[in-house]
Amino acid sequence: MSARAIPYRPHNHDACVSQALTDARAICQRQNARLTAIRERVLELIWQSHKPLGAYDVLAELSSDGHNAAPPTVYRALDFLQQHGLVHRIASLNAFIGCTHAGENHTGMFLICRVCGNVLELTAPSVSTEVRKAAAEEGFRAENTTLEIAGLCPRCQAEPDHD
Amino acid sequence: MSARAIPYRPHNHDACVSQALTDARAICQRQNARLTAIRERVLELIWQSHKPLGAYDVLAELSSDGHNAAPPTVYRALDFLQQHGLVHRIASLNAFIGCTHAGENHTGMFLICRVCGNVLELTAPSVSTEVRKAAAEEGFRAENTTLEIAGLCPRCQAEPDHD
DNA sequence: CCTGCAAATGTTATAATGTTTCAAATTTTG
DNA sequence: CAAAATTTGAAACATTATAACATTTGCAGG
Repeated sequence: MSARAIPYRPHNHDACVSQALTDARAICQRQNARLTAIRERVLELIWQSHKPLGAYDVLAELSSDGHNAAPPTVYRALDFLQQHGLVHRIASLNAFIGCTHAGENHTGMFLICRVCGNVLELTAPSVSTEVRKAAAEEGFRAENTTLEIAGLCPRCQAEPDHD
Repeated sequence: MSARAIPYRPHNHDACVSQALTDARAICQRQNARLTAIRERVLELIWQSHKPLGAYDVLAELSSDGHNAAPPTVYRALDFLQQHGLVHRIASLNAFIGCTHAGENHTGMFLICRVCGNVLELTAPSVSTEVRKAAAEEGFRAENTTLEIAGLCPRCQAEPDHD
């Protein structure tokens, strides 16, 4: 499984989603966590988009499933998925995206294209190292890093600006 | 003026605020931007707290001034201040904080203590460099970086956990 | 001075995002 | 099976942010 530049390249996304679900089931089993029907469905919905999905987007999808859920249902599922490293919250977008490094114990770094909205998750050890170093110099104990880069993805750079 | 660990050390915060306002006036003049009464007042309110202030906190302060403002007034002022590099928005907190490097053209990195709520803004060139490098490796043109570290500040590490 | 334009602010309403609370159902465990 | 714990349902509410349009203010040119 290639870990590089996934959303920028054509690929069989259904396979990609079902792989994520399979991985998720394994991870939850290992952690004695219950990937219930709702939680799995929410994870699936999030994975079906490479663009981050807002909680209320998920809610709308559930509704069109016929599942008449209220906001707390979605937020609870999202909390669970985050807790188990299956999705990430993108703070600058108030939205969620499937974790492409689930189970790997990593600090994510997100490249967010402001044009197409696609997001690529990277693991950049050199960045994490520098972040930890900078925090340590201030005597700060870093626990959780939010690192989100907005800009232009390769494809959107290539396109004419207005046409 | 020391740029290091400011909120963690005792200091004359009034002086700190009025310096920030003086700087802001100069910066706006240079940029032909109008630091109007409201904008200046909002900046002052934000500076008076080392902890990030939510838009509605600012609104409440304005109200207790007798200035009966509505949300758009505050959000507009905050947009202006951000645009001119006078405040930063902390995405993970939905809140704003005075920029301690105004006018310096920098990429901020924020150390957010989850206990006391204080925030320290750093400029860490080595981090910026690594971030740019990692983005460039993916062909991504980085425009805007959100880098927020939650954790424990030195003072709150020192304190007993429960007491 | 005044007139007309652009920028800034006021005002009302509403949208979007997220939480609290308590009850009911389900699963797990003894 | 029964008790305990976890998960889900449901309603109300809280917080954060924006849209749309009216009004005022600052300022350049006649």
